[in-house]
Amino acid sequence: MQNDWQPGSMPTAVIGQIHRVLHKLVDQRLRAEGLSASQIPVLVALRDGRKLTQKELTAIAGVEQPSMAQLLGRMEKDGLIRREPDPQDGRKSLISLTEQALPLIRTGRGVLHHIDIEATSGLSDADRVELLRLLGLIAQAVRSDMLSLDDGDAAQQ
Amino acid sequence: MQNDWQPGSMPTAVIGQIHRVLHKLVDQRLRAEGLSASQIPVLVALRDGRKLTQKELTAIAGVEQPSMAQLLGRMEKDGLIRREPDPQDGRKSLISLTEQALPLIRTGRGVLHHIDIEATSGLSDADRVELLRLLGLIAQAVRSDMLSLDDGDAAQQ
DNA sequence: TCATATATAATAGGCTCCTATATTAATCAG
DNA sequence: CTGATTAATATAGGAGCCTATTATATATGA
Repeated sequence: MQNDWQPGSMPTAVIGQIHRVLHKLVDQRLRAEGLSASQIPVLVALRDGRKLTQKELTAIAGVEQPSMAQLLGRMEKDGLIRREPDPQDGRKSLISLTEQALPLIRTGRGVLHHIDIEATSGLSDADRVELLRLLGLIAQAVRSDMLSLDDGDAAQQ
Repeated sequence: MQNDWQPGSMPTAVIGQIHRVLHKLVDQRLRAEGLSASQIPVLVALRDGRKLTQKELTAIAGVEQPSMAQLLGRMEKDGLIRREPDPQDGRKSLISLTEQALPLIRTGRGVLHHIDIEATSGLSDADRVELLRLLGLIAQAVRSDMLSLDDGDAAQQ
């Protein structure tokens, strides 16, 4: 009974499947350039010599604080970013890009943009707009689901 | 220049964002039942006393072989599955569910179905159909991108 | 002022995925 | 029948995400 297990008809399952294939493709292309997908938001956020705290980068990337701490640890080890203590507040450190990281911003954005074009090559302009609208509705519903479970911590975002 | 960094207008980026929030929500709900998201396809595939090889489960779940090996290792440790040598072929082992895992199939499917309903609560039936069509187009494009890079190994799927 | 509360970051530990490589069993060629 | 190839699984190691906890610095309040 209940043999109607068809993940192909569940939008959330399909999104997960596409995400995995997409992520694999993105990682392959970025790895060839010495980058990884999670680094791109950090590189972009720190463009033009910007100095941000870990907390700010955490919010931008939309991950939890320890995830960002680990990512920054790897990026520092790879010589992509630098941390300096904030003279105003001893708890913070200000994060900025190294010279080495500068050319990678364009590269990374280019790869992502290119893959986005490829992935949506079968869609018309109207299709793209419609897709973004539908995904937006789902994002909204899921976010409100999450908030109703949280202890108010995320309610500030 | 090129300050038009708007991940919100890139379908692939939006899919990634939704996936992460969705995955977090699914994991929270499943963890309360002693389950995790990656286990569901395995539980469902092994329903009704089915015995499958690791390779078959790998294809069903759509992950790489070492990922499935690790998952099965954890599930075996947790007493959810059992491995027995295939008498026909010494390389294979046949995997099946334990008694303990049986009631979890319904639970897991229920959680996923419930979240899918919640996530798409803002969509009309027509919206859902349209969303699946658009996601299908993307899946197709991405898959063909992947295949053109592979060494023919995945061409059999 | 001093104790408590809050904010930021680091650490510990686990899951899920990946690539690359090793192991073992079966098959196939000569 | 034996050596080479193929097939199934296991192992090693790393990225990236999470929750939970700890360490440290700042702010707050009696």
